Amino acid sequence: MEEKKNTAENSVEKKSKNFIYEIIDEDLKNNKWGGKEICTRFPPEPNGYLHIGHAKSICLNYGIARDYKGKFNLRFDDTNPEKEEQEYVDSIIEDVRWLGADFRNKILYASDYFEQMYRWAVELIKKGKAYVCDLSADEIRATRGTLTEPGKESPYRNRSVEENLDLFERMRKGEFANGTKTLRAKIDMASPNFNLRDPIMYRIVQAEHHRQGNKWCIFPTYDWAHGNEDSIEGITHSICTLEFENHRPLYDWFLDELGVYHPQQIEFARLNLSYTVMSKRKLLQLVKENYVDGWDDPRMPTVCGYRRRGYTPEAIRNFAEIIGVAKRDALSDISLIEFAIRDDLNKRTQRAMAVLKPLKIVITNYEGEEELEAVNNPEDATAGTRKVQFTKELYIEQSDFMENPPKGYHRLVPGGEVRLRYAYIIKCEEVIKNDKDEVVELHCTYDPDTRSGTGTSTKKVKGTIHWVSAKHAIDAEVRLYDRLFTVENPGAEENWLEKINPNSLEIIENAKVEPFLKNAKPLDKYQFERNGYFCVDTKYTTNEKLVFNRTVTLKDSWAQK
RNA sequence: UGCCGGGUCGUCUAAUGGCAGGACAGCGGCCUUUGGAGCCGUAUGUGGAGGUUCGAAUCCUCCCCCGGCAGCCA
Repeated sequence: MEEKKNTAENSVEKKSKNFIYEIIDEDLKNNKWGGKEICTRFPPEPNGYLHIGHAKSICLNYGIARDYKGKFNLRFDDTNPEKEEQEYVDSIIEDVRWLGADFRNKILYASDYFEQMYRWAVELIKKGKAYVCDLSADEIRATRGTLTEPGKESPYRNRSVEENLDLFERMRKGEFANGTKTLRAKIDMASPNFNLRDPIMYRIVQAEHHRQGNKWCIFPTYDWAHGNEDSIEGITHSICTLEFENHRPLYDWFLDELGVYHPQQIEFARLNLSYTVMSKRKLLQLVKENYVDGWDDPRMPTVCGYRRRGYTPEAIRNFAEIIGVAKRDALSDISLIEFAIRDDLNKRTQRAMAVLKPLKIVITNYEGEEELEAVNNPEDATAGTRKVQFTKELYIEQSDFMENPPKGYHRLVPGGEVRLRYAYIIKCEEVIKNDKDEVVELHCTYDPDTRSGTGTSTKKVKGTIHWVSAKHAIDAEVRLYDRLFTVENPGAEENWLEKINPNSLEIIENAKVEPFLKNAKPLDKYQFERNGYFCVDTKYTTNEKLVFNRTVTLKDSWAQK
């Protein structure tokens, strides 16, 4: 089999390279990997659903493999049976695939390497570099030292190799209770880096593993397992987030002591997005305590939440490009991802007219019915046109009429004129109110010379509003979303749950939409003109009821004033 | 307090001793049958103090600020 060579000539062309690409270019130039292909990986623990921060990591890792014509692995870091579940494995696979990261349909598991890691642990014991420790969790904590003081050596630190071998084997056999023994690396209890103060390699956990069942009762810790996993898979660049920076010396120590293939770990700053939280623990709490409607609630920053909300993989990938990759802590503004989805949806979505909060109008001088032509997508000529039915009785948006408008209001006012999109210019002749003084209906007249596209009138009006025919429109439920939290960085708040936005979801039960939308399928995306981008909901849409989620509003330079 | 890492427009991110640039957000204008989109224009930034240099965001010194680390989580 021919080996794929990776050399400096393979250095990728990119407008602006992040520091990781710079490192890889340099590695290639120096032939650091001896021609081996670049290999990256995404190593999630299956203990929750993926969020947009994971998406950033996936785009980074997969992007590198793609750009350098290397390999990208999807590997589950399933070393803690107490927190991991098959449900999470399944959702993660679906999300990674949806994002478009190609893992060649090979799903890897750290748990498949347990036997190899066990043998390596035995090797370290034989070298006198690891020992079985009988200290309890509390005792280990108490002897670890503090930021300014060294730790104390375990009384079990100098057991003989034979005794350690025997004890470790019996740990594996299940002879000892949870927490009664650990295998520790023998490094340096006085190291200023806590990770080197005789870190734990194995702990006893009598729990069923989602894939291994009860085969194992000792499980490798992250510190021991992670570098080994990368080594086994021949990863060249082990990219992870900043909090693992202090672990790198340990990861290096293990691999060097073992004398095995040694990947390079590079750390980057995790994504933080304004007005939301990103920690798995917090997201889990929002779900478990029903603050949201599941992991895929459209307000959640999860990948499945964005999907249900109407985001596209393209937009998420582009967002990852926009925010870039660096080492400084950052809080990216929500407007960055909103730009990405608007930019994508603007080019691809079919337009439709939908009246969210209907106000009935009667065109008193119009009789009969006609079909008018509407453009499906002004950004895409190939999208063609469609017919919309025009009749005497229409619905317009309540907000498109004001009795006492502020300065600069371009829409309908008493005695004023406005254009109905793709139809005629109308004039408001009479305002009908109920006994509570609320506007319930408008009587208007239309100007027959002003039909869209005829050019028979030179009349100009400032505003154009959308509408639907009362007789033809169909009902739909529309869900409007706002940011989940009221503060920019809720994760930094002590009582972050109190910062949940009470108005993050508004349900409109009876919006009126164009009849062609009756065939819309879950996840179909539209622009409702002047209202924003909407997507058919996957959870509440039934044969009888259409439910639309608002993905994002249109930019609105009037609403801001 | 010990160790590690980091500070560039409001936000994100470039500039690797040689004009501080881009994107988003903002503002102004043009255009427009979506107050959308598009187009044009515009303001705003190198944490501080010294030093090296013809020249410093970049190199050196000191200071300040922010983040991470004392799980048998990852």
